[in-house]
Amino acid sequence: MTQPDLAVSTVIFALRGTSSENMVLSLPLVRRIRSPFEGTWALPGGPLGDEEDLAQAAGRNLRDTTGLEPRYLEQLYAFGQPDRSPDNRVVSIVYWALVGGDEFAATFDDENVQWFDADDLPTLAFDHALIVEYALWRLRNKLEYSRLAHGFLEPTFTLAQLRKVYEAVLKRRLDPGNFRRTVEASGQVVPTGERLAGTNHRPPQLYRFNTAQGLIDPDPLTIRTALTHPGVAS
Amino acid sequence: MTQPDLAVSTVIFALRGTSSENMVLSLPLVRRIRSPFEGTWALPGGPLGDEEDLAQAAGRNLRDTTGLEPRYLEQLYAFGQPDRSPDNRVVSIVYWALVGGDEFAATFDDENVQWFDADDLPTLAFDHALIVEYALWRLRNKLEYSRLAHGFLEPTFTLAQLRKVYEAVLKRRLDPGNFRRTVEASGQVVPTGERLAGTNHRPPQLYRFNTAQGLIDPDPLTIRTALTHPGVAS
DNA sequence: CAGACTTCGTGTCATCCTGACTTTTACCCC
DNA sequence: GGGGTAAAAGTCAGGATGACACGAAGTCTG
Repeated sequence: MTQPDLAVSTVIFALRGTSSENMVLSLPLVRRIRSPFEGTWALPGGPLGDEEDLAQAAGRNLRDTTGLEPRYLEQLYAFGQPDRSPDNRVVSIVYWALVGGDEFAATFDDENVQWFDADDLPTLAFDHALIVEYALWRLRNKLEYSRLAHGFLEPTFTLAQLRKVYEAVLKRRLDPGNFRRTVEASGQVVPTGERLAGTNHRPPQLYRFNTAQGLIDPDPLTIRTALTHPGVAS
Repeated sequence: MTQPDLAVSTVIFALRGTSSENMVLSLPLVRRIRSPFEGTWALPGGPLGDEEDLAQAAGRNLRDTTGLEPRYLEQLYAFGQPDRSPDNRVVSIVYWALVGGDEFAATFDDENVQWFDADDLPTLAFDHALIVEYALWRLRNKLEYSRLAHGFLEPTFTLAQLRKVYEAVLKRRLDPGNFRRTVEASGQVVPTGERLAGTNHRPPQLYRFNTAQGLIDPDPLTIRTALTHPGVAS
């Protein structure tokens, strides 16, 4: 039996939009510059380094190819169908990541790296369309039951901002009152005591994520290095 | 960068016990016959064949090393810490499987394959203790919200048998009446019309799994659209 | 065959959770 | 000071869940 090639790829999510209104879930793709699928859009990825674990490899490949810094990183699935690459056999261990909405500028100014709306993707290389579909399902599912919009927001935020993140990802309107009730009851979020100024109405309370409370459905290994809060993040 | 070795291993679960009473969650382990960790118990596993996909490799390795036939098989996680093996670097793609409680006889009559209680495991090779712990967490978690005891039972079964499976896995007593109500309402199970004879009391209705209804949280390769799940808050 | 015994299966009720909706509060702007 | 706006709190009905009671349908025993 010949040893297959091993690759580590990542589906990166961010919210693009005009300042917390009309936000769209988006992801960066890279154009392949070699055969097979030369010229086709694909997920960022690369090989596994000798001294890296899988999550480190995912983060490094992500940074190297897009210039982005992940705020949340989690393993998605290992894909290994024999025919998923026409040439060598490749087993891809795929991660998914969240980056902040302000990170678009950080993306390499390169025509070979572009952002696409999650609902309007181009034709993708290999089985990457299936992978993205599954990552989207996982993101929405996790947001539903973990009650945490990991990594999309700044260190402090209002509940309205948090709600709009949920609405953009889930593509569904949420009742502000009920949202407040469930999120506050969950304990995932704590008020900072400060208020957001500069609005033309009653200034809302600012909140931050409750770092004391662990995540639901954790990875078996602690990937919490990338999870430390956006403000303190490496 | 040198290509790491790729292995496919499986955590196999079954319920052992005196005929649906006093059941214990158990798993078979194999004794390693070569270095490293020679003589230590480990998860069954092996290499990936040239023409196999990952799930096929997991099933084949499982059969080859234990003689068991899985009734349910799902990918668990890919483990790739650089130091998880003292010699070559090994990336393990781990599956978890369920086999029926009548399969113990099928296990190879080999002192190098033995069943252990999930609560009373020996020292395991590599990081397999961590892997088993995570697989246990996943099994219990999945049983909680999918309300489906995949693969532990015969094709037809009574609701009391199904409930005892849940009780053994979750290590918690469940109310028979409430269990009946929720399971019947879920539509995961349908009555066959026949009854179980040979009891010393009122003969219970037999049921079978509703194959028409898909699984929750499917693998990406069997993903179905139109999955509905409960919302955060509306 | 009568009655005890066992588990199956159904029913009831209080409580909690959720979604839909209303009301009050606090600020900005003119 | 009044109107506009969104924050924040409150109200209410319906559905799901847990605790528990009770009748139903068999076997077993004297």
